[in-house]
Amino acid sequence: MELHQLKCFIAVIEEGGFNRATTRLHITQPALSYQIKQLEDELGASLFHRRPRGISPTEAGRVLFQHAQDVIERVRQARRAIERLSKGVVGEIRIGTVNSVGIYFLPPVLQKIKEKYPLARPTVMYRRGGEVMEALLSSQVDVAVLANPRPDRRLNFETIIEEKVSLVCSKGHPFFGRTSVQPHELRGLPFISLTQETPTGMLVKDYLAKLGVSVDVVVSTPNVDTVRKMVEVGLGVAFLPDMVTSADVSCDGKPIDLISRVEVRPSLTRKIVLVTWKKFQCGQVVQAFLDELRWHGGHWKACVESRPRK
Amino acid sequence: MELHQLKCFIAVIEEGGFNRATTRLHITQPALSYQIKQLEDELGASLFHRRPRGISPTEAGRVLFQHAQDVIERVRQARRAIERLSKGVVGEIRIGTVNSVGIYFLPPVLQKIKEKYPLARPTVMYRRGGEVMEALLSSQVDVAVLANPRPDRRLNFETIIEEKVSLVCSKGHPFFGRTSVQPHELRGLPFISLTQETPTGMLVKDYLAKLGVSVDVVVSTPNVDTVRKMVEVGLGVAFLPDMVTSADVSCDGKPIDLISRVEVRPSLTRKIVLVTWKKFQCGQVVQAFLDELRWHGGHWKACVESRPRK
DNA sequence: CGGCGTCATAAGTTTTGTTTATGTGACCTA
DNA sequence: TAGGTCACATAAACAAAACTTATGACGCCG
Repeated sequence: MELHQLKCFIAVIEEGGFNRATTRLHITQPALSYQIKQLEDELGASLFHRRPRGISPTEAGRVLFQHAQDVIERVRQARRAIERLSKGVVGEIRIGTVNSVGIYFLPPVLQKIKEKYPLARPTVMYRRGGEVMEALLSSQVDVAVLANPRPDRRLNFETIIEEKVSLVCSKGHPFFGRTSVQPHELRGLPFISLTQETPTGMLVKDYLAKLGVSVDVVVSTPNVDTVRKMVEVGLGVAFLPDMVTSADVSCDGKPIDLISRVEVRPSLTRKIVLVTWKKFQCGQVVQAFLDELRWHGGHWKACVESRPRK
Repeated sequence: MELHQLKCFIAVIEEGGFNRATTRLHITQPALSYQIKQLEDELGASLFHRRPRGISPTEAGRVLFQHAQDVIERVRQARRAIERLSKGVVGEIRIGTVNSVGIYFLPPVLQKIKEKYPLARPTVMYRRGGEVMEALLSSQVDVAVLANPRPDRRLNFETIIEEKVSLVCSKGHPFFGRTSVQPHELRGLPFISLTQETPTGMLVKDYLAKLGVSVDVVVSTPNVDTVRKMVEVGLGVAFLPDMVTSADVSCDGKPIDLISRVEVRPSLTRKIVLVTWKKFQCGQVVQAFLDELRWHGGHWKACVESRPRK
């Protein structure tokens, strides 16, 4: 059974005869007879009573007619769905990212996209960096936005933001108010750290190791907001991406101007990187998302620095 | 877009690659590539990301996958529906008939069919004889059961029953108790007649005309039950098919042993005829109905005579 | 009875689909 | 970094459809 056969069949019924159907189908009558015969042979039932004054459908014909119309309609719907995709009116955007980026950077980007493409359907997968990479490689997501991702020959890396990871302390801390501290001053201090599974946690650990500074890790958590809170209450100092300490409010809604950034030399930075497959082909909507992502990335630094923290 | 292309497409997705799909489809890989390319070209969108380690569907591919599965499933359902038809488990029986036959003869036949084929779906169209013929000729019904139908070269006529149309009178009528009356005794009598549109009404009219008897028509109605009732209350005599006066109860549930048949010579008969198209091909269920019809027809006379009315 | 309308059949042609053989590009291993 | 492998693309020859033209069968209708 083939779709063009069903179309032939429908035409014969709707036009009420083989000869009349040929004009609609733009084929000759023997061709049509042949196709209908194919159908009948395959189904093992005749579909039409051949009567002197034209045809009339048998019961099998009537039953098939219902189903055939339905099938053709579904095909039409499939066509339309794909057409709407390529026209960019709808589109899924499957994003993989890590917590900090997902919380502090992505939301405004998605908001912009939603304004421009109301029918866009972004889905965000929050995982640890490695898992997001896996998801990208197995095509569970289309794009990944990661911090300091591990290189991979198959993938394309495009740095969106290069931001500082700064030392932060609470208002009551001895460092408070100082413009900078020396690395050796950190030695042995109570320290709040991101777990090493997070790229930034690892980054900070390597950084301290390279400086030859060992600190007293009093809290270790995978969640940046937890780190921030611990610092707020004065449990220790920490390194946090500027992103986290630049937002007006944290993700739980409380203002976060209770902590202060202090400069340490040499400074520590991390890169927010857009990762896609090499030769990544995508629809209009995803493309628009990428553009939006780049634009926001370019304006990020300015945005952060226009809201300096004491 | 063709069904075999959709099947190819589904296989590629489900098997996770072109090469793997070939084993399921029993075609070679270039053939498969070709078919997928056809689809992609027609839809104007690529359906797969071709990646070094196999493929993954694009968004268009994912969308099409949903729809394609649905389409294939509908086709499968169509196949099954037609299969059930030819296996005789289901089947529509479109019957056209006139009132008297429909009321007094058809019900037990349909009951038997329903017992043997619980999923049979008989639909009965009650019309005047000519209209039923029209319906048969335009294939709105499959079979017609008519009284004395007009011949037609295109159709096949098979007499099922040949029954008497007897003179009937009420219990209080002078004819009551007599075994027979002479035609001339009817002259001028109050008479209930079926309208001439009904085959039996026409039959009776011609019969009386041939006998040279003119009666006093006090009621004319297309409904046999109305005639019966009028006779019951003694408004006049009438000719009614034995069928009508042999049932234990009339269609309104009341017993009808309030009237009596009286013999008139020459006797008047009508034929209940099964009408179908010449070379009528039908499914098992309709065939069973026809057999049942013939069987009941053959046993009708015996049935009627085993319940004689005084 | 002959002309007409409608579908079926036959034979030849064109289009489509398939196979075999080979190419391309990226990964993997040494 | 050369060579093998995997997975899909491409090319050309071939096979199988679908289509067209021409003709036939059958019943209607004047």
